[in-house]
Amino acid sequence: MRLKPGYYLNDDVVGLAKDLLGKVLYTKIGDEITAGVIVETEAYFGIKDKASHAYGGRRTNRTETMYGAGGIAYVYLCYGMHNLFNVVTSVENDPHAVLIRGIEPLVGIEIIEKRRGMSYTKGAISAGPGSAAKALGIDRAFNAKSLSGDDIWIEDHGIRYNEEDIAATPRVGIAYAKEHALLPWRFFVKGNKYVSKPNKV
DNA sequence: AAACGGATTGGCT
DNA sequence: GCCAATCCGTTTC
Repeated sequence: MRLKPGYYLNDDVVGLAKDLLGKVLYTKIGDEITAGVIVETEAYFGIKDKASHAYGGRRTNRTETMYGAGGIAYVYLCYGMHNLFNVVTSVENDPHAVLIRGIEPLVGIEIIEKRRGMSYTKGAISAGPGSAAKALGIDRAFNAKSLSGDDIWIEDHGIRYNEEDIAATPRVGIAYAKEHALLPWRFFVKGNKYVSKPNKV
């Protein structure tokens, strides 16, 4: 069953990042439907988070998407070549977001393999935020799209993880965020093959 | 108008 | 495990 629009309005972005583990992210591009189980996320805590693009209330054409009401996609280009997909959460003008860093392929495996040029048996096919987005065909055309529409959405398939199967560690690649770099706001399913490389606890 | 740097990946050792 | 590739958005002149 599909997550309801109200799910994304929760202002506890760290709790949501953890809760999104096990949910299933779908995309539909033309007549190609693909989906994967979310196995790795990171929380970005709005204007108070030095690692967030919206730190200090920064509003630019790029970050404007994050200021929208929760339940839309925020896609941006990193290092000039990778599309990174975030779920915007909380209410309007509260720019929280959850970065999806890893998915386990579930639907449309052949399409995912074609997009990535490798077999789904390799964890690298969809581990890491750039790879996960590419596996599902997500690019900047998805920026600001509703997660309650027919292009991209998230379903709850009843997958639940025990507390001891979820790891919480510092986030990746944000050393510049100083003291906020150490907050344990990265969550992933322990032992899952589709978790990105820094997978030590 | 131009320079700077990044929420990374993947190919090579 | 290490390190080069790559280019847009932001900042600065």
